[in-house]
Amino acid sequence: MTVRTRFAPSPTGYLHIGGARTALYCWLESRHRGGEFILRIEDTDRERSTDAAVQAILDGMRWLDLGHDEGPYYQTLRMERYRQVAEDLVRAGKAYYAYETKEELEAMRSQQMAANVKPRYNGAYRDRAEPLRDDPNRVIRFKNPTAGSVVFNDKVKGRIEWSNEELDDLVIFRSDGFPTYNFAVVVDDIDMKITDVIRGDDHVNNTPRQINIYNALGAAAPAFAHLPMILGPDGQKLSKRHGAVSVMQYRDDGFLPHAVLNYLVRLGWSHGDQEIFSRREMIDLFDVADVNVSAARFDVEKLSWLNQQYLKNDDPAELVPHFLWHLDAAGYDVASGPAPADVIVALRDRARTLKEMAEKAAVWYGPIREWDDAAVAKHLKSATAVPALKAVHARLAAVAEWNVENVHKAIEAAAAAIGEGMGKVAQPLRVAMTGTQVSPSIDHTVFLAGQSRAVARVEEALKRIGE
RNA sequence: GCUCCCUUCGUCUAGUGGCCCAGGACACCGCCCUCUCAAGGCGGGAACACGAGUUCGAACCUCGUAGGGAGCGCCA
Repeated sequence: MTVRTRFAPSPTGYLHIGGARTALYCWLESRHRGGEFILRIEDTDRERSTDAAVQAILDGMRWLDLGHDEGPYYQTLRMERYRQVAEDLVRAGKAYYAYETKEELEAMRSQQMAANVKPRYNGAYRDRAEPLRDDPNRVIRFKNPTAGSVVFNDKVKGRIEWSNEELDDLVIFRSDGFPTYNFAVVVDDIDMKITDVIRGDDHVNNTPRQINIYNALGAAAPAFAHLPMILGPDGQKLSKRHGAVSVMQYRDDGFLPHAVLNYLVRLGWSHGDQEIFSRREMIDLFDVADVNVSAARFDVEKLSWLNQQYLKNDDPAELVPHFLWHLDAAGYDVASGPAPADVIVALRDRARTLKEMAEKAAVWYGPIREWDDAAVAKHLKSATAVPALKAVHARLAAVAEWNVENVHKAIEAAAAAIGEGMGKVAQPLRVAMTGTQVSPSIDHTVFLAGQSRAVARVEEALKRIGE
């Protein structure tokens, strides 16, 4: 049987980091086992579902490059199917119509809460064989078994047993003609031949009742794997305040999609001491059964470190499109400056994100906007600054082929000419190039400026000193 | 309240009865390298929630306690 997993978000917001990890694990499990990955949009909550959210989820999946083999299916397009299955269940005596008002149910609940018992529907209509009648409160409830227990072997949590006495007759079909979540998922997962349900562990509580529905429908239950949740840095549930932001926010913040994936795959799963995983390795090594049972905190520091690992080790050419996105976002005139790939090489040891890299690249895509007074005072006003700059000016102007090596030689020669070490030339030059005393290695810093701009900036600096 | 789940360095984790007075990674600190800042190299501090039990032997098995989380909807 072909392994089929599915990611089934409800479109009530963007794709957040937790959803992204669930999607990743579903995707990996299907890829690892040579199966298929299905995307399903659970949009039966008409109040909260929006088209914009559907689009946001699709965008997030595309950015992460988690392609699906089927779908997206939309539950709202399957309404007839749910109705039909629910009515079949009533006809088979496995479900029944009930007519309580929401107020009556609410009263029942609060009474039970007050009596310190778990609130459950009392099954008033269960055996009444109430005829079908028009009523604004008419719902269909599932006849949950009253005895025995449901046992399932969760692939991450292990064996879980649930007494049927804890369960009540849940509504499977609402009075407004929409199916409820617990019913629609089961119908969908059966129809879509899902073999492995991988989802957040906030669903373990739903699993026993869903298994009962599978049984009533005469279908075999799939394998279940419930993923622990991702917590914020403070150990609290992820909220908008600290990280439950859209995965697209991570793009905006300068992270590479693969770094995010790598971070996510290691959050709750591991393969020995390995930290870096290529897509291929993830697919080959991942097994949902190896996922950890407990919740993990989200740590941007480690994500940043991983991101820099990719910045440092990936082929710069492959990073260019991502970097261009940030250069554009920063509003630079890219054509006026150095080749982005060269900038990446110069900055990849110094930036953890593409955004940071773009910020540091500003001096090569436009004029120096700000002069650091301390830098000027220390390195431009020093005794050796003027001779150093003059010496390097002549040699830079004379470079025949403008590349990092030749720039380096020119600077070395200038230092030798005035009988000083590299530092005495590099620091004033650095300030002349950037207005600051911090930048990549001096040869790259000068090279990236381009020959005419580099020479002009040395002249500008000399003028600034008053020479 | 009830039911279910969870608990190894600050964080992510390795560990499935002896290889563990617990290993790796991020972060932190120190040293080295050095044209600045990084990156890199080397080194350091830092954890088995607690208590019983089983066993020759327990981070690993059992029970209890404490702490944390989730669910208990005509939301998903």
